[in-house]
Amino acid sequence: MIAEVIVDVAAYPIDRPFDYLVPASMAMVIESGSRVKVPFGPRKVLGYVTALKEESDLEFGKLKPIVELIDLEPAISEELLDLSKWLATQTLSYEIDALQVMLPAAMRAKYEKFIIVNDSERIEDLEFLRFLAGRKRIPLKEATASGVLKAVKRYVEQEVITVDTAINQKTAVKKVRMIRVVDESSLIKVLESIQPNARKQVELIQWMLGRAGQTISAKKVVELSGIQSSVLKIVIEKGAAFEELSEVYREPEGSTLKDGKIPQQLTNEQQTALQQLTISADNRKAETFLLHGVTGSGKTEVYLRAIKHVLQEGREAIVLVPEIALTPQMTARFKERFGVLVAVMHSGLSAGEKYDEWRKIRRGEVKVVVGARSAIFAPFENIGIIILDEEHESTYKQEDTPRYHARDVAIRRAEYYNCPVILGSATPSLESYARASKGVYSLLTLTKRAKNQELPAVTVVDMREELKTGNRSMFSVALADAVRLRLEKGEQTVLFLNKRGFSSFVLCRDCGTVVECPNCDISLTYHRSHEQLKCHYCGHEERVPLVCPECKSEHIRFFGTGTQKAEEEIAKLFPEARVLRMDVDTTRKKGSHERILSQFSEGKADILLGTQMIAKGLDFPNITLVGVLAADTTLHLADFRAAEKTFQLMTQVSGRAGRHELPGEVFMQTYSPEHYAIDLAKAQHYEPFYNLEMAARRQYGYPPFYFVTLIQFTHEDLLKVADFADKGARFLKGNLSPETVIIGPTAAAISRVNNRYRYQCLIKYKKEPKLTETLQQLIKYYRTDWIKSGLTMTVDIEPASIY
DNA sequence: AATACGCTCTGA
DNA sequence: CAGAGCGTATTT
Repeated sequence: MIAEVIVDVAAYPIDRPFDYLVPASMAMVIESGSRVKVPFGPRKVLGYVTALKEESDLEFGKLKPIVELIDLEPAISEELLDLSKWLATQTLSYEIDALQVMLPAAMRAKYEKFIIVNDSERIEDLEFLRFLAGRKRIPLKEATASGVLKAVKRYVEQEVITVDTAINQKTAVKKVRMIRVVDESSLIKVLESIQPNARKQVELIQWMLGRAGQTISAKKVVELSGIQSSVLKIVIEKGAAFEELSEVYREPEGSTLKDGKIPQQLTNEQQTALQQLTISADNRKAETFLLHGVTGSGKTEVYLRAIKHVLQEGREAIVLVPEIALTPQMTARFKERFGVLVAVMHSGLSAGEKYDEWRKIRRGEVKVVVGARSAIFAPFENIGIIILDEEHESTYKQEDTPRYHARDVAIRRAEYYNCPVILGSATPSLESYARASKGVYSLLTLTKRAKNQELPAVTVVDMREELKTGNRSMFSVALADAVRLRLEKGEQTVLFLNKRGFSSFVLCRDCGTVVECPNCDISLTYHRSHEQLKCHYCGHEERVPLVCPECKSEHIRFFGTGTQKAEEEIAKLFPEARVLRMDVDTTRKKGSHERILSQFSEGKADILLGTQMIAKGLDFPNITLVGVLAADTTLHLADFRAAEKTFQLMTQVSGRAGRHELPGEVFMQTYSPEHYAIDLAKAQHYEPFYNLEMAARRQYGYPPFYFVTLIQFTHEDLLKVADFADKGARFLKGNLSPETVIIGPTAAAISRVNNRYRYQCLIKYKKEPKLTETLQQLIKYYRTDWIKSGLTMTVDIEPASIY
């Protein structure tokens, strides 16, 4: 038997299956999707079996046998294997990347080289013998550290030793030591054999007598009996118990947050939506729904009931949530409803925890997975519904290879399982809403809030007017008054600072110099906590300079308004207020996200100040005021989605206020109050916004009227990158249809990152059947040569942003 | 991507 | 002529 194997080497010429002989011992067990260890050139690598066949086109002598079969059960199902091929073609990525992205990171290979001693008698080098110390298998790392590499090389040539590659998973199955106590009569025998002065041993056996025949973890034995593990070891040697290893799942820290929501009576709108979903699910139709519901309209309740319905039919459910919305509050709601049937996958879990959740899914021990983007690859085999909450979120698009969109994968998997996909949002992406309008997706609408509350009253504050009246603070008079009122009433305030492009930088007031990153073409961000400047692109850090690096002036200070600065201003304006800050700096540690939220929910703070991450999912009854400190920071980005993003963000943030009994109020501070994205977000007027934005997109030829594909080139040398980009663009112009528009090449908005210059090309097309083929050709003709000269080229089909 | 191999250059 | 340093061919 012959196996076609995709090997764990991400390189263009290797991106195809290689044939291997299947040893007879594996023939009965090996399947497509199995992971194997194979020789590849002079080394050994991990590979994925993608097909099995009887004949190879290669001459027999060229075939090598598979060294080892790694999984008894294939890691990748037939469905996912097929999906990976589709994914690789769609996103123009390597098949190996498409395969690996579907598995938890813990299952990726870790390579370690070992020295294997074959014939120790032929070794005469005294230093090397001392290094070996009689061992037969030594990590090569140790040889490098001890400086005996020369001897290693010599003895490898003499075939006295060999160097072999071990392939390990990054994280293994977790096992605990279990103690199985023997039966009573045997225990008594052991007891009799013990010297009476061994008091602790006697005590332990007596404790065991009450638990004869039971299996208890070693940890528990020590804990419950109060006797040290060293004594336990002796008693085991004497025959009082057996030791065995037992597989366990790692327990991610349980959520302490209670959802506390009683599944209320559905509104008529919710009922109608649910009905359409269940009918579609029952009819086994691969139908995509767009569930458009205003903030607080109870979309989650619809999801929960639809899931319940498919679970009753014995099918499974995948729920995708943007990472930042994957709050304890959100997951608690699913856990409360479906209990142990839920697996949660988010970035807060350790690699081992993710691996364990994956195994629970694989083994069918759970039926619902709630997770971020990559959970779309959950290894279920009978999916009944797939849900993408907040479908407009750009986090559903993966930034690096394979650059897939979870929505596309969801629809593809749904076609396989003939099940519905629900795209839910208060502010659908223009792409999805356009598709719903054309009837490609079925539109479901929730226009009313679930408890019939009013939408919050929104006031747009013109910050230019504030400036005219001499108020140079971050807080307008109106917002400051509103905050003060909540403090008096004991109600809570959420203050939102849109961080993007708004973090503080250091500027010289004499010569105007802004301190920039030495490696990237971008200003450094000021971090007060360590008095440091950081580059958010390459990680460069430096101390805040005391004098201007250009003119040596001492008048150099930070500008702009980060959350830290905002916190200081709050302290000045409202000294009595208790403030919680939530941003990347305060949530870096595991569980801090949850801690901040639970403190806020318990009323331990009056004001929650934060970035993007507080815009989603936050749902507390006592929040009656939301303040947006600067609404227009996303508006002026060099991206065609700038207005859409601003509208979405403003609508989401406003939605945090007054979701329960108390009415909500929102203040949006902006320098462009007349902009339609801000004006229409005020009353959550989605449709008028949609119409205006669509007109703009039509006029400038952007999605959803045109598709776009972004090609980026980077090189250390500015002239070379411009030259290569130009060649690439000319190739595209020559091979794509004349209707297709190619913009550029131009320098990217951030023209240098990590000392590499960036150029880009934007392809806009309505219909371009030759696109994939042409891009593949471009890669084929140029990639190998370009890589040699240090150029990288990336292709991003339908990118989330274009800067 | 990682390795081996073969070429040139350097300092004896 | 060993040994580094670098470009190139190869991987089933």
